[in-house]
Amino acid sequence: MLNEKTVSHSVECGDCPIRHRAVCARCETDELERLEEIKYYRSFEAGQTVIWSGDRMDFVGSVVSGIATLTQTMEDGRTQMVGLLLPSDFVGRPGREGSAYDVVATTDLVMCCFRKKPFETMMERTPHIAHRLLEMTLDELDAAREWMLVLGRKTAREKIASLLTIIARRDASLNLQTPKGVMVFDLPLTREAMADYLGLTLETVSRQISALKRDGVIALQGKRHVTVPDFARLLEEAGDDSDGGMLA
Amino acid sequence: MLNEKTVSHSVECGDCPIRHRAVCARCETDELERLEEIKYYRSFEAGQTVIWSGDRMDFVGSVVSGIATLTQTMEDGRTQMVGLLLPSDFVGRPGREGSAYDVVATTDLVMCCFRKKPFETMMERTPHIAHRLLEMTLDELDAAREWMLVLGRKTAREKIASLLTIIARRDASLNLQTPKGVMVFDLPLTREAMADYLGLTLETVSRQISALKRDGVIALQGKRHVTVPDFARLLEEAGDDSDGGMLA
DNA sequence: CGCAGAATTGATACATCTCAAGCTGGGTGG
DNA sequence: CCACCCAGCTTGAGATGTATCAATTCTGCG
Repeated sequence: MLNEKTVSHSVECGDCPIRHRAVCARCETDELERLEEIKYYRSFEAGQTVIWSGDRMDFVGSVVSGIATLTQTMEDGRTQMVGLLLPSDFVGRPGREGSAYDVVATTDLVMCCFRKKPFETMMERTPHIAHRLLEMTLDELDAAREWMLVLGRKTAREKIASLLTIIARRDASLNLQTPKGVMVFDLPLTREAMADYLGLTLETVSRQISALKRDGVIALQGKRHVTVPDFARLLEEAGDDSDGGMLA
Repeated sequence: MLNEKTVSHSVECGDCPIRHRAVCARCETDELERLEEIKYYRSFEAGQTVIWSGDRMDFVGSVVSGIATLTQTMEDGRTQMVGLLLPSDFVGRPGREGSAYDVVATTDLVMCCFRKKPFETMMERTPHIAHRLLEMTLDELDAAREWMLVLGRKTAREKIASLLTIIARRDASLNLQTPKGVMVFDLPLTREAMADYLGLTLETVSRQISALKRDGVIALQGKRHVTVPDFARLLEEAGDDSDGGMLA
């Protein structure tokens, strides 16, 4: 409980690693200055819960570094991940009191936060922020719908391949590269977290990863470090059409 | 059911049945007047495709009456419904050229449309519209995430019960009633459409509906007309907690 | 070293899919 | 007016993919 920190020293927005992708991406210099005044940083350690579902949530914010997950849990303990939050992703909903999901840091995590009220006020006065938030929300909705296809209609093997595809893509885009050919990245999730994401059991996840390895679709160094010798082959295994479905 | 044609001429926004829930819900009188100038109605017959995935989409709009579905299809024909569009729901994405999904009218359908360009311009000048669209998109995102839990973790029987729950709730809200006790409504979807929504086969849908009927959770008059003798019992079967999970 | 959490692997159970046959009800044409 | 037709639906029997239960085996770390 004592390992969550509010970092008081300020980082210039101009130097921020998520400056061009986060909710502030469209802001002008003067707008950034006003955001600087109300922002603050919070850090969480891997495994820590950021917010519990139903808890009052008095802030919103962006993931600066690290990874967090959104999950829903049924009374009997079945859980489903419904969001994977990577750097620049936004957490929280303006105009809502409580959190609808559990938010958990799966790696060490740094967030750039705003108290909800001042942020809402700022949003009303700053169309750049509201507009960017709408754009990001629409992107998330598309991602959620893509994921519904994975959950509803894909086989276990395709589900694993789909998840690897997504992680590989996000990793490439952080490095400003186009996903193709040989790709190398780390899995940011445990087998259990992957299972929660994919609607599988962790045993099935493990078996399918072994199968993909056996078939040469991926290679593993340790449990987490993945090499994809041929990205197109992985896409095939995921059942995606080759273009990846990204529309302007 | 012979009333679908009556909308071919212009309807005053003030008298519009979705006036208080659609993307225009927050607009002032003068803003509505400007919307009136650029709006037009389109009607579709049951079964007709409104837009194909990937097609250029030069309009956005709201469902006025009837029901439409958003679906994704894989190359081998597997399909997953990713959205169920009811009156007041918004179709299309400002700032995007093509449609990411197939949109199909499952009943006779009337839509209130705007050419995309004028709508985007209007949106920039009218925070009420942008704000309402953000709110609606966030609601849809929540619904999509709720559906991910259904797809990923619920049994076939729970999936059916969950879908019936949703339809019953919506039906009640149209009649301004609280969902509880005895409820009666019509299924707006075929067994196959229900299967596409739930990530099941139509045979499994049929079997589970029969099972729920056998167990007295529901009663059927014909194939489509449903009576729920005890809504709380249905909620139990859906695996939902009793409050229904709606947060302010 | 040895422990604990994470991951793998195996054997079996079971839910859902698949393939196949038959039913039902509303519309149509002879 | 009836017989037929056909899409939508139901039901059955068997196949199959994933879950479940249960051992091990890794791996990092105190």
